[in-house]
Amino acid sequence: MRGRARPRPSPAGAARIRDYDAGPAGCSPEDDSPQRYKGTESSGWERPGCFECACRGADLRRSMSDTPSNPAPESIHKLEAQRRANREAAAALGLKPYGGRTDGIITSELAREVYDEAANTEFNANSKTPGYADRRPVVTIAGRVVLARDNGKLIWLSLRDHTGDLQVAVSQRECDEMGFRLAKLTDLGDVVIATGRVMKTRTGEVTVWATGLAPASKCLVPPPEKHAGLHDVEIRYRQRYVDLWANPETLKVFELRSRIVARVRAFMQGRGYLEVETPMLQTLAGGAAARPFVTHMNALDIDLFMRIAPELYLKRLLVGGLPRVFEINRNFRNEGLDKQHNPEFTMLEAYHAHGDVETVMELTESAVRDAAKMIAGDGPAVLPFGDLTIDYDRGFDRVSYGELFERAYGFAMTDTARAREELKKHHPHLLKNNPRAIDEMDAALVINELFEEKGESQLDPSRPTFITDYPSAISPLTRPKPDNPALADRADLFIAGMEIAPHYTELNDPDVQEAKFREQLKGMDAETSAEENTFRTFDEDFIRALKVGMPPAGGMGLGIDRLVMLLTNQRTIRDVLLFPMMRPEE
RNA sequence: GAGGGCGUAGCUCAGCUGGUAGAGCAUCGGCCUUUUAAGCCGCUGGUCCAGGGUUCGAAUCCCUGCGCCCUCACCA
Repeated sequence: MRGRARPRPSPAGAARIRDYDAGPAGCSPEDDSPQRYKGTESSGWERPGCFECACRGADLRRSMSDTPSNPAPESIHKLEAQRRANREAAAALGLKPYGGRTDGIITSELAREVYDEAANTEFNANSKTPGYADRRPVVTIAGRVVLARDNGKLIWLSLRDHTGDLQVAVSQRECDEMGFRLAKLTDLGDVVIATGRVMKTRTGEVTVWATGLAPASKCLVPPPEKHAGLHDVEIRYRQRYVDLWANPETLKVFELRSRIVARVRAFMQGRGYLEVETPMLQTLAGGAAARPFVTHMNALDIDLFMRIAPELYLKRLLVGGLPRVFEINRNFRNEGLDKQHNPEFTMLEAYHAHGDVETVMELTESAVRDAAKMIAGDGPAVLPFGDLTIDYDRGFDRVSYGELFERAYGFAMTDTARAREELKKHHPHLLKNNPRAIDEMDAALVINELFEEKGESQLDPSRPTFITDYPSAISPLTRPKPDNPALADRADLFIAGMEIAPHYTELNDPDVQEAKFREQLKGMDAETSAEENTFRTFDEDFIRALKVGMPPAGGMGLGIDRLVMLLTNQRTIRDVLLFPMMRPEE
């Protein structure tokens, strides 16, 4: 009996732990022998409570019910039935198939690190000597069984946790009887806890030579093929819980995502920006032109919109006197799905009072470079993205909207007559309903139609580039350039052909802003459906806020999902979202 | 929205111009105390996405539907 129950928050919990600690692989920190290794707080995964508290909540309570009830046998797949039978067999031995709290578990990575060559050599030389004291370290690890080789009286298991795989040997001679019998009943995919000495096999593989093996959870579903892994992208997205353990590189991407977000957040805070949270449920969905999701609030009996951008609220904060603010959170846009778009996506928006477009361009460039450096580690911040190699160290390029236009079409964008002719040539479908449509279109929209067709593709995708000097007419929240009001103080960062971040010198004159809003609404009435117009409402409170006085400001929005795609070399947004939007099953 | 591709055992995938549905891994039974995708022997396993059609005969050809992927279009 190695453990005694420690005081627990709940009596029921204490009883369970006592039961468990009496089990074969039970472990309790109090009886640590000198060479016993416990976890250190070396990474985010090891923070207090992270690993352990997951065992303490309601889920545990639910899973602790000792005799699971089986569904109707005819509805169960044969492979699942066999696994259920193994679970019952383990329960019949007195083991708890769904385990319980276990303290002192360390990662497979750490277990590998504490391997002691000297102690192992000494053991191999002296193990037959009477009174010899084994100095090889004792560890407890937990993980999914991803490989199993049953040699009869010796069973090799590979346990996988979030840090990697580690081999466990369960021998009839040295493991306790319950542990050995459990090993015989273990299916691939089960979560087990192994305790034993860390040694090296003849072939040099670090291995935990088990003295105890305990169940932690049963995998009733046959796991993916052990070598090929899970390839079916649909199952990977729909059942991310399988993907994450069956394909370690998936977990890697999401660990990196978390580190990138944390890094960007720390960078912003380091620059003096205050992180805030503004409403996601809004009575008017403003700050961008996109179709919002509509929902309904019962208590007030009003329709609400999921936000499409936090912009108008963040600007209200500048009015209130907050000098620099940012928010990293979800936006929702009721639009299509593709490799770069998910209906909910994460955006960093930041506003800098008394700054301008240049202020926030520098901010974005530095933040992106900083994150890239973290990913690159010691080397230069040069990262692959598909076939491209992107250098984040060198200064980002700049090219004006007008120059790209000219590069693409061979004439200046000020030649609007020629632009109309060009658009008629390329887009006859625009004339289908109204032969004069293009002649009636606003000149700036004509130019922008053409620009979006071919302008961005003039860029070198491997060079992060700011496109500057957008036309004012397509930038309603942006201040026009003082020396040329037809152009706006706006710059968009493009990397690898993706729009990563727009930057603006924000409009802060309430009268100009109001006029632009009205103009925009007018334009919408002409060519958008009634349904779409329902959400293009005039935000009077925002104008009122500007009347109170907003300092001049620079603002930017950085697409976090796309940044993560770039830095982790994932070609589709779905590979950087844990649970991408999928059509419901059935 | 248009075009293309894919959907076969739990998983990864073959299956040719139409002729009894296959492999590897997993599972199941047997042997094995230093294996490395363990090995050896034996066995199982299918709504070929769904529905309809052509045909003596359909996983295969045709039509419709569903799902996923890709390209394009739409999208401040």
